[in-house]
Amino acid sequence: MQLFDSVQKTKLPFEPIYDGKVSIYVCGPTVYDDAHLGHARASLAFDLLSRTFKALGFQVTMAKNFTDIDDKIIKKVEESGKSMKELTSFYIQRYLEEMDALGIARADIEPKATESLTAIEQMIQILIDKDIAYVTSTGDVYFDTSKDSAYGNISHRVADDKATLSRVEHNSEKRNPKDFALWKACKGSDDICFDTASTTSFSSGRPGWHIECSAMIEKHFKGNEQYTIDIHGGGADLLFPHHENEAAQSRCATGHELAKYWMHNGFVQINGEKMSKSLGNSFFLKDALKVYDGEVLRYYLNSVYYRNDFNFSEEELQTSKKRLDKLYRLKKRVSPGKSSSVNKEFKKALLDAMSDDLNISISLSLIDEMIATTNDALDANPKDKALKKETLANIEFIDTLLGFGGKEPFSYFQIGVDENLKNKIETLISERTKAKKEKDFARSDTLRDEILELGISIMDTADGTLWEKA
RNA sequence: GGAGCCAUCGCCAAGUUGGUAAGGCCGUAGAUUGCAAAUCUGCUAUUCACCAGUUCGAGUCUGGUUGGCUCCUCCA
Repeated sequence: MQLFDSVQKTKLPFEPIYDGKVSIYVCGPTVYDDAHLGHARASLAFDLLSRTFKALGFQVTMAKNFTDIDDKIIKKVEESGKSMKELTSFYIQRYLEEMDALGIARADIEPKATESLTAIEQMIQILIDKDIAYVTSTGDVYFDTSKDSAYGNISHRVADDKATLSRVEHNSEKRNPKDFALWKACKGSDDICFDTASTTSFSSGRPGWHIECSAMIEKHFKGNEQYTIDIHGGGADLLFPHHENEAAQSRCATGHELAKYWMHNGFVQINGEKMSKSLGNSFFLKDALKVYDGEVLRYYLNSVYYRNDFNFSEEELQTSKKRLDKLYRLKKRVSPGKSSSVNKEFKKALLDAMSDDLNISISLSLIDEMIATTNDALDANPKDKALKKETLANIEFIDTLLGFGGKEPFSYFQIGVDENLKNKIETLISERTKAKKEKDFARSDTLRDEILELGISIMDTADGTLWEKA
């Protein structure tokens, strides 16, 4: 397995901390709003990573956190009048359901910041005890970046310039401009506040954003002398400052590096611009799923190398659907039946492609070639049972590795068609078949037009007339 | 202002020890079909934003130009 490491900025052969095992931690969402396509892409990328490792025989432990305490959440709590718990559990639930619809396997560990406070407090206390963090007069705790000589190693950022400094929040008590909050003390009665005054040397309040990941990783994973986890992932925007700060906290608190490899996925863009809440151009997953099938969305969002930016377009999504359709048409052609075993060369080629830093483009082209070759062979010999069984096995392997192609093919082409419409279509088709038998082609063509108007396309085969949602 | 990434056929997109351009969509010619659809076959970039350089040889390395994006502020 070769992975592109964002820190070393090069592809590296993957060597796990423990033989045969991989530990992955991915930064999950802050749960104060609906997930958009960008969240989906990040989830999808690491789902692909996890599936590839599993297919290669690794034992994978994947963690994805939920940031369920943060300024934006507090703001939303104040606006909505709901409790924080109500609000965050609503969005967590919805997030999980939407990711399910995209065929993303649930993480093995889904830690929440509010459930990790002890670990967070302990890590902050360690940093204070080591004189790496300091408490301000208001009770906030800051990380002193000047105490970490390795600070900057992750993002390779050098000294701050004036323009940068002017953008950073003003706090005269900060010792260095780049110092960041580990803990924010309660300021007013409305603030959501965790009682830590009795157990720590800092006042009650709530954790800063960066500390939760470091603390949760330490809590849930046991690494070796050098590293805590194998892979830390997230969106490209998290590289700095989030991951830089995480790395600094962990390094200083534990004495070893947080992660051996760092992976970052590219953005989903709309009209060439990053999709983000501040730009107001978010395409929410809940809306996308109303219009498109989750499997098609998955195929589409995963069809490009995860590190590249991804410009969303409806036309390209339709192209992806056509490509996926071809796989299902082949599946329909070789169904029903039992699968035998996957073609060894095909399997190896797919694994090789995915082992090259998840080269999905090569994988998809291999699948297209397999489809063409199989269709060709089936044209020459329609009753090749062995080939049909092997093809079924190949498609099962695709589903396991890449997460699509697993549906029953006839139902795949009828997604969104209700019983009523189905009966209507079948009635029209049988009338048309009758007309065809009587060679009344004028009538059969009229009936076909009627069916087309229902948004259904039909195809005559040796086994009768089949139909699909157009 | 500082830092980084990217630029390959009409569209999407592979191509990291430099060796002579994957795949998909679209288009097009044919096979098949009552006609379609689906499927199959053929065709579809002497060329990789531009300029200069290194080299026997560069999309792939170096320098520059132009254009786009991102991070430095919450963000996947």
